[in-house]
Amino acid sequence: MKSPKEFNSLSKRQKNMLVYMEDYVTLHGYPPTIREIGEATGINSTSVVNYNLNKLVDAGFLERSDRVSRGMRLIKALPNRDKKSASKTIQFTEAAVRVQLYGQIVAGQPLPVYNDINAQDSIEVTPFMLGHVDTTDAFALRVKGDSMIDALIADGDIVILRKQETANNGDMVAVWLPERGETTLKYFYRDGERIRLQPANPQFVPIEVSAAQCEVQGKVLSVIRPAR
Amino acid sequence: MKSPKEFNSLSKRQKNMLVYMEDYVTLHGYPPTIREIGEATGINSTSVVNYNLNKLVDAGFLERSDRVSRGMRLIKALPNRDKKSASKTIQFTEAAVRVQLYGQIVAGQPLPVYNDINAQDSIEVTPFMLGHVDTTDAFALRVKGDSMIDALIADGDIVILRKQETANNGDMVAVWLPERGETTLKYFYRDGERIRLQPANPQFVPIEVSAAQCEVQGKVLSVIRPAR
DNA sequence: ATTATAAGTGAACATCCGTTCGTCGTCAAA
DNA sequence: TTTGACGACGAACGGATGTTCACTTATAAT
Repeated sequence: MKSPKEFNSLSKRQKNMLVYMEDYVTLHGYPPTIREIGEATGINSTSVVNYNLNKLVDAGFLERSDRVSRGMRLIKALPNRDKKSASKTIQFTEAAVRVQLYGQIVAGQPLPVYNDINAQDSIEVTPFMLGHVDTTDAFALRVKGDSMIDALIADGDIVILRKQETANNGDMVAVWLPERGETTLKYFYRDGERIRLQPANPQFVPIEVSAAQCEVQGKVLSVIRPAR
Repeated sequence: MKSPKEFNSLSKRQKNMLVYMEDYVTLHGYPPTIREIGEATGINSTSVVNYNLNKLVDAGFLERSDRVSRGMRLIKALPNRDKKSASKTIQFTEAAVRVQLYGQIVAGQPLPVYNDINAQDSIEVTPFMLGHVDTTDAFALRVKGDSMIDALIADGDIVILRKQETANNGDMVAVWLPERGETTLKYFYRDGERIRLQPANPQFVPIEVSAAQCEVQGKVLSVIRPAR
């Protein structure tokens, strides 16, 4: 990321691209493709559009998602444009979900099971934080201690999980490692019979275990670090 | 059969799809793909997603563009969902708060100020996450990149802040460090004229700066790592 | 029970679309 | 003149993505 620039310091092409993108999003509700941008601004090559899009990222006007169709969004207002109809924010008023807050997650033992807790503690969350999946078996745990720090989870954080015993690649899961006698939160990647458990913090090294030595206890839906 | 319907007459899947789409757009700035919708809502076949998307078009909630990736947009706000919606969902005991979601935090520049961003996105949070303080000037930022990793904050996390220029000992604050030309999130401790900025991750060392070289931009109320 | 309709599945397909690479022209600095 | 940075071109590649179809399952009406 380089230094942000002013709109006027951009090339004519780049200005046109920005304006076109803003109009396109307003009109369609989703961003244009590289080829559409090129067509609209008189650029014959997709790579040139790509090149200038990256320039706009450097200039601080744009954010892109790698290898994602239409994966871009404007992050800075353009000057001198009346966007009267721009903010068509559609607000869903969602119902809250009350999630049971079970005890603590500690490194030295598996997750608690459902019925062994009578703690009536619960917190309210929005469906946004549950990933919009079926939430009937979601629950929450408060993290005690710094043992999850390699998962970027601190003491006092609240982890919202869904009980399940399998996982897909890329899921963050709570796993019980019988060999080590500890519970941990890691990203899950299966490679045949080996399972790689990748910490969220890239400064830590992954753990590799056999499938038999890796009991998935739940999938992490989200993490909350509450106001203190 | 193409008559507009009420939100509650939709199937559970279709409701989940709608809500997922809205949050996805809020988070990414562009709509999801058919496959992403399926993954998020537990639908194994793209054709079923396609099928239900067309149902949502018939019901008047959605517009689609033929053969266009991510070619969809929400065109109808949802009425309040009432409490007879089954499952565990309940009404908020306190009012939900809709917090503006401004652009992004980047290490290389100060927090954006209110009026230089066209903020049209917002997320719903519970008062629990705002620390039950006055929420009129709370706002949210999406974290881009791993530059906040020493604050235990990852790429994609959402930070909820309150605009303020002072801080008390122990607060987590967003500070602009003019000497370094970067914004960072740290715990704030004042020691006379020196200010110690302590990372949330104890493995990182604190920064010490003079009060003049430390511009507090806001206090961090909470951090959300949304479901992905 | 039978039938009709809606909903879901899994696979195949064609195309869309972002990425990459070698090449070229321009312009300013050395 | 040479060099290098910048902008641009066009083609090719491969993965992403919407569409379609034959088939199955679930639900409800007759």
